[in-house]
Parts: sequence; structure tokens; C-alpha cells
Amino acid sequence: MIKRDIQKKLDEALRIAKQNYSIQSGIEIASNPAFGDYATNLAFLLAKELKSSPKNIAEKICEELSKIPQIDVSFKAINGFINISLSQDFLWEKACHLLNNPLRFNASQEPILLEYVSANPTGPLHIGHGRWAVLGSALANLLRFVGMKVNTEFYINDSGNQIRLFYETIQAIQDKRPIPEGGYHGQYMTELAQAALDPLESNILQQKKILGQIDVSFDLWYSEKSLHESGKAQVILDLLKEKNASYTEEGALWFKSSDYGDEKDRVLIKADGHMTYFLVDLAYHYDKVVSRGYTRLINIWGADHHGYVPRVRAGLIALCGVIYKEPHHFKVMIGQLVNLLRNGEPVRMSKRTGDMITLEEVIEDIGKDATRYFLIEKNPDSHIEFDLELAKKNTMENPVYYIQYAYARMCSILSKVTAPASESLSMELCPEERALLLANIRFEDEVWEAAELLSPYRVAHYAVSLARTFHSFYEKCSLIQAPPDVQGNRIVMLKLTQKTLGHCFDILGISAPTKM
RNA sequence: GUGCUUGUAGCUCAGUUGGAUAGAGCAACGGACUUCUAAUCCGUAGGUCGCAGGUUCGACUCCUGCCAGGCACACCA
Repeated sequence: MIKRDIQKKLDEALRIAKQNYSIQSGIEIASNPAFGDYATNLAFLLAKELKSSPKNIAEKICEELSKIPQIDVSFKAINGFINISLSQDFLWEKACHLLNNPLRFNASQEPILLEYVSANPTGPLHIGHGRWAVLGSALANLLRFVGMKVNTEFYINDSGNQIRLFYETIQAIQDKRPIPEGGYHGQYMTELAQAALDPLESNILQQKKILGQIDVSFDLWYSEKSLHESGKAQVILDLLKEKNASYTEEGALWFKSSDYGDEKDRVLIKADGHMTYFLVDLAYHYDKVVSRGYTRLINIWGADHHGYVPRVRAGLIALCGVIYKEPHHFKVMIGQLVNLLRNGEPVRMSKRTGDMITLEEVIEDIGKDATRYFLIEKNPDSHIEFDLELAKKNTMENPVYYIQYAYARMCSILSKVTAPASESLSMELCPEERALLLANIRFEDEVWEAAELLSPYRVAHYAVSLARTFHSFYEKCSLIQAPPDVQGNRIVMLKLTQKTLGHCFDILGISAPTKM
């Protein structure tokens, strides 16, 4: 990774210049290309210790560094920052290496379980589910891309009150009786009541199909009912009793979750003798950790469930140990809801179900790529507005086409040239060429940081930025009309950019068109 | 009422453990197609970072209070 490489160069230069400091500084991308390619705030961090201004310190360090024979990078002090510029040869060498070798990351191999969507099987998926689905699948792609071990799972809530009501509703429709109190309304229920299959099965199949349309799939669909049948829920009761973490009150059995960070205690067995959803969910999480050995759990839940997080965490701490207090071991990503708009106006009603517009309708309307892109693009913490008309536009308002067009352009050019690629650099790089190489070289850091922060949206932003850099390069640097040696070098640049952008598409789960 | 979350340009959003003049895109305005795809590029303009204090060499970033929107506060799932 380039930042690490630069850090090494800096450390090496400091050592040669006999400027050893204990303070660890960071390497960041220079805020302005005029300053350099990268920068470090080392001088700011040293200011207190050396009792001098960052400006003076940076200048002094750079003066020392300028005395040593240079090692691929050069240093320049401006405003207290030490700016770092990569030599052309170093940049080129790195680019060729990236083109010819697969990326390697030193990722932890601890097993990760990513659970997402887990929508109730009693109704259609809506756009919010779509957001969590796309986020989860892109996150899985991202973590796997950097070499982490991830399994994905959909927890099917196929048991309990809701399911009972669901079947009662189906029965009522079949018997042409009114829908029971608290039952399910909507056109889709009538369709399910007429289906040949079991209505619940039928609805789950439908969910699988729709998620499949946007390339969202799971390693395992885990049934809640199976936890009842296997007696795994009962095991939890025994364990909590052993740990003296449960008690009986007012006819119900309670978990002392308030001892483990929850705001109050929670019911495990209701006074009517039924298990709560919460108890079974604890069994599910216990199963993930203890039976199946996952030490890192990531769940993606809708914002309407965020209040549920502390009690599950409490359960994990009680049952599996205090490490689950740490977000690294148990992380719940809260996806905010989505407002659907059409030409700036809110759309709520669905033609088919008479309810909220469904995910299926959105996908039909705007297609897989746009659905995925618009739902991944934004930080999941933000409440987003999703404009259906905007997502369909083939204009600059739609970044999906912008990045895909860049890719198609590269493919088109490469299909036209016959000259071989040349890795021996024969020219002085112009600013556009340099910017393109730098953008490619940044990818490793970007994707790694995105993985660490569980933020696939960063990859989407990076892709747009790389596409922009490429489009500028395209305007300025013709390939076909260039002299043969320059052409050979530019082919390397194009192939590398094509490869990098291709990685982005793979992670985002968006198609990479060779022509548009 | 309590908790979580959001508030940055007209709009949609970035802003990396606190660092350089707060950045992009769209929309607006002005330019560039006999050209490897103009689904593109180049330029101009646009800001009291919700408000008020505090912490320090330095705050969009951290702390406190307030304002506004969203969500949640079940022996439902």
C-alpha cells in the first residue's frame, strides 16, 4: 500500500539524516496537488516537544532531508507540512507492478459473519430492505476483496406471533372472512392465498428472487423455527440460569440485561409460557459464536430496530464473554430509512400492493445498476432521498453512467490499438498522466480504509473520482495519434485504470460495460 | 420525557486518529464536437459548516447547552 511505502521512505530518509523521532505521524494525500502528492503532519506533532513552530521544524527537517541522495521521493516544507512528491520512476514502477500483480492485503483471517436484510417473511420487500441488502452485499464483496473471511446470512423470522397472524389472515381470505385484528392487509396477501405453495414458503422464494435480481445472495438462510425445534433456545435458558442472570417475576422469566449494559431487564419467557423473539434471537447469536465459531459479528438492521441493540449485546456479553462489548466483535450497522421521490415529489403508494412502493417495483423501474449504485453511494447513517426519475436519467445527474462510460471508453480505445504495451517509460509525464497514475495507486489504500471502516460507499466515491481523472486524461492525451513509444506507455495507463475501475465495479456489484 | 441519529453551497452529498485557502457532482452562467464515443472536457459564480459557549498553537471534527428533522422506547417481531 502506497501510504505505507511512503511512510517507509520517510522513516528511511529521517534515519539517514539522523533525525529520529519517537512520534508516529500519518501520511495523507496532499490537499492541493500544487503542494505535492502526499503530506505528513510530523512537524505539528513535534512542535510541543521541540518547543518550536511547525513551520520551522518542517523547514529544518526538509533541509536535512535534501542533503541525502534521494530515494524515490522528495520533500518540501510548506505551512508546517512536509509535502512528499513521488519521483516519476517510482510512480511508474508502482503502476506497472499493480498492472502485473494481484493485490495483496494483510487482512486478519478471523471468521466474520455478516447478517443482513433478515426481513419478515410476511410481506414484500421495500426500498429500505433494498438499501440494507445492497449495503450488505457490497460490504461482503469489499471485505472479501481485501482477503477477509466472510459468510453472509439471512435470518428468517418464520415463527412466533407474526407468523400465526399471517396464516390466520391467509385462512380468512381463503374462507372469505374478514381479515383478523392485527392481520395483514394488501393485495399481495390475496395472491399468496391463491398460491399453490405454502404461502410463507412462497413469500420467501419471492424475496430470494427479488434480491437475486440485484445480485444479493446469502451463504445461508437461517430459520428461526429451527432454533425452537433443535432445542437451542432452551439451552440459553439453562446457561443464563447457571450464570445467575435470570429470575422469575410476575409469572414471566427475565434476563438481567441491565447487569450487562442494557437500560432495563428483558423478558425471556412470557407469562403465557411462550418464548419471546428476543430469547430465540439470543440463541441465534449464541449459535453463531459458540456452535459455529464466528468471533466477529456484523449485523445490518433498519433504523427502526436500533433500540434493540443493547439487549442483544447484553446477551452476547453474558453468554459469550466480555469481548462482545467491543464493536469489533459485535457491530450493528444501522441503516437509515429511504424516502422515495419521483421528480422531487414523495411517492408512497404502490400500485400493486396499495401500500408502500416495493423494492421489486423500483428494480423494474430503474434496473439493477442504478438501484445498487444509488443505495450504496451514501453513508448508511444518512437519511436518503431516492428519486426514481433521476436514477433513470442518462445524464450527468446520474453518476452510474459517468463511471460506466469511462470504462466503456477505455475498452473502446484498447480495442482499436494494435501496438503492444510498453513498460519502459520513454517520456516526461504530463499532469494528466501523472494524476491518472496517482489515482490508480491510491486504490489500495482507499479500498483497505473502506474495508476497515465498513464503508463501501467510499468505493463508490473513489470510482467517480477515478472516472473523472480518466475523462480529463482522455481529453488531453490521445492514444491513437501518439508516437509509438508514448502509445505503448499510455496503453499501460489505460489497462491499469481499466483494471482498477473493474475492481470497483466488482465490489459495488455494478456491471462493467465494454460499450455504451 | 429518555435514548440513538442527522443538520456543510439553490439541490444531493464528501470531509480520513483535530491541521494548509471547508471540497465534489448536479443545477446556473461562459466556452470546447471535420477529433480514440460530447453519456465528455475546460472555466466562472456560489458557504455565518443549525445556534451559543468551552477545550488549544489550531475545531466542520472533541466537550456542554439549545434549536430543527427522522427513528425507537412491549410479556410485538
